[in-house]
Amino acid sequence: MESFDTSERLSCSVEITLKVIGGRWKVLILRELFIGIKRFGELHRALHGITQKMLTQQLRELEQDGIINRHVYLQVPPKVEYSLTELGETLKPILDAMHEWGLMYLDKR
Amino acid sequence: MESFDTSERLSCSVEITLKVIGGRWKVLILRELFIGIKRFGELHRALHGITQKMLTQQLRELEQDGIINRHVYLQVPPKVEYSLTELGETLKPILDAMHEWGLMYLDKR
DNA sequence: TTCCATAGTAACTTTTTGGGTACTATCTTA
DNA sequence: TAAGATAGTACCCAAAAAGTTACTATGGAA
Repeated sequence: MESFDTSERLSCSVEITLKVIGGRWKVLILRELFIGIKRFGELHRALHGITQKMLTQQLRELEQDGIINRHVYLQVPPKVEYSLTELGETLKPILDAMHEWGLMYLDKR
Repeated sequence: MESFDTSERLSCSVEITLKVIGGRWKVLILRELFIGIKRFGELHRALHGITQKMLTQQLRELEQDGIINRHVYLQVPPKVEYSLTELGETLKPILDAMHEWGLMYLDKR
């Protein structure tokens, strides 16, 4: 039983993951993108209550963290598609586990 | 391949998990408690930089969420021990997965 | 009789995060 | 020639999270 070790460095790696998926909207955005490629407007409509500013901001952060791709079509009106990178796909087991745990937690309380 | 479903409710369960383990100090506190039972002062010394107020606050939240136990010994000077509950122990796979992912992420960038 | 140790609390300030409103560019369609 | 659609940006404000400093109680040891 190693894993989730005691050293400072290792503990920080949990925090890194938390930083990448944390925040008000990121897991919701990721959920949409796990379904498939989405345009900006589709995401905007899917995430009830998010403002354009917040959506843009969260998408930029996910892009900078290498979790999603941003594909701009040079046309008017603009068309921008977002999708998961390979790295982004690797978050699935974690999000699944968190999903399961959340359900179990709700059930127990 | 179900899991990490698309419905609003299910997505929220990921957010619930995030709420329980999120924040500046909780995963660090949990790491210490996965090692074993710890007194308040031990946690305070182990978590470099945390203030007493923040430690108390985070411990109270974890306790209210059913993740940790607080055992008060009626003696002076006071002695209070913190430990994981059964529910708290079930977070291990998630924290392990986040730990692994964080390491992999650091490696790839 | 004063000091020390432990596990806190109270009141306040700073930092971070999130949100609201208004505005932009450009091609197409009516 | 004016309106509509898309994917944003700029600027400002509110709320939440985190941090700082000072303070408390109590029994035992020096």
